[in-house]
Amino acid sequence: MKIYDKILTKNGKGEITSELKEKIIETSLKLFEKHGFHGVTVKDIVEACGTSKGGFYHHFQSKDELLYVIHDKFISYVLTRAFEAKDTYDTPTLQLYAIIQSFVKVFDLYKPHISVFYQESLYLKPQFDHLIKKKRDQYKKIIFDVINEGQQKGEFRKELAPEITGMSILGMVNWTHKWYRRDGEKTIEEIAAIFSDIILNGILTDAAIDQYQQLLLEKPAMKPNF
Amino acid sequence: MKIYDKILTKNGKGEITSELKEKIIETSLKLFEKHGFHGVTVKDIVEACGTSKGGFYHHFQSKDELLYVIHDKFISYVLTRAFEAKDTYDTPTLQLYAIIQSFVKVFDLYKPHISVFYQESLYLKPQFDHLIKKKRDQYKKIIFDVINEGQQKGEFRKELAPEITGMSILGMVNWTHKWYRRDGEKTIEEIAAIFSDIILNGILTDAAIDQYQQLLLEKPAMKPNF
DNA sequence: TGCGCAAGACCGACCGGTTGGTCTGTTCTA
DNA sequence: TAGAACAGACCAACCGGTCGGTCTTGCGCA
Repeated sequence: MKIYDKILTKNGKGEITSELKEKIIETSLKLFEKHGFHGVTVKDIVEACGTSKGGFYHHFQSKDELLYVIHDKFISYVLTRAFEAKDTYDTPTLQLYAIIQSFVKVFDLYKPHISVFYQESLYLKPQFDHLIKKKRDQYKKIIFDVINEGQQKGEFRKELAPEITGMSILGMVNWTHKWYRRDGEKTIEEIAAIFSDIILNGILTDAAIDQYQQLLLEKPAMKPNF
Repeated sequence: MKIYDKILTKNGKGEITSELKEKIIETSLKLFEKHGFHGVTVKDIVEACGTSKGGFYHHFQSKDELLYVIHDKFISYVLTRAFEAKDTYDTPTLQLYAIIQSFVKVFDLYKPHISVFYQESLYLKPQFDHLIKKKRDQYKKIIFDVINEGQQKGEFRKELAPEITGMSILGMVNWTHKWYRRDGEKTIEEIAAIFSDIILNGILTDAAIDQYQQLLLEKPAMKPNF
């Protein structure tokens, strides 16, 4: 006989939620990541949770709402960190550096969310899609703004179109969800450092590279010809 | 009364195929890109083609095989171009440059294929998945090989881990399918030029940057302090 | 040139399994 | 004891795939 978990608890954002609801989210996350939204049935989810259809539909209007909740969790987090970065630092280079650092690190924290996010966003119903799209656009805007400001202040090379540069950064980092493993060879910090290094070397002016030397990887002493 | 198209024709690779089969592929491509593999039924496809279930299953074993054909078309193309790049040029920098150029340009030619590829690869049945995975791994290997060779020859900075560098290039370029429009502000050649510039500036040694100056974007005369 | 015919191309009604979602009833908590 | 939390049998719609049949084409043969 199952003893029901009825204790109300609080999630990361201070919202009141139930243990079962959290468990459904976490369990479905793993299933979605592996088999995709349409490769997992509600039956699969409730069985993996040890609950029932009734339990599921008590907490979620529909399977689609569950997908929305998963999307929202990650995007809300990453957006908050980007706002923080803009507030904390006052030069575009430092802001961009901080954004990249937090953006990469988020893959360590929310990798399953992110995988589902990019794999299944096509299947979000319009009502939910609008909400997510808004936050995603906000995030892109922050990056574009930082790049524009950097070019105006002479820290970033003006010959690089800001929108394309922005998308190249988003692409490089976003793609991480396709290959990053927590138990892989490199830590998330090492990966973040390499990404930052490539991008900053790629888009900073010569003067700015000198100025922000400490953000870049150490250059090993160059041996003459080997 | 419908007049049947029975004329056999040849596709790009010289294979004999029928007009209906090509039409099914093209039509389903657009539908998949918009609504996803599971958002489109076989009924939707055959109605959009003006054919029937019978017509569809005469040309394809299953809906899954159709997905495979779409995947294979793009990946085969991009792989061929990468082999060509390795054969044609003899320094890692030029090889990497050529690979990036052809890799980016492919998005202009096969954007719907690529979108479906990255959106739906999770749903490929094992039998088809193995075939695709092989080609994808080959492509990654080419890029990693070029980077390793570039570091050994002193053209690429040794402090950047080759696997992470490779994935950053793949990510930056692959992400293009999420935002590129043929009627957008930048042409695919301009996008390719910017990507190449950021990456080469990001990973080449100072000596190599001087040597391969012509591959990079013109630096506008730097005004002293504005 | 015309005829007969086999085989490929295509049609579409139908089937069986699946799936998201419902509904009534039961158990737990405040 | 009210109402929230949950159980689980049930259902209607859907969807990939089948199958017997029809139409068209190309070819051997006279």
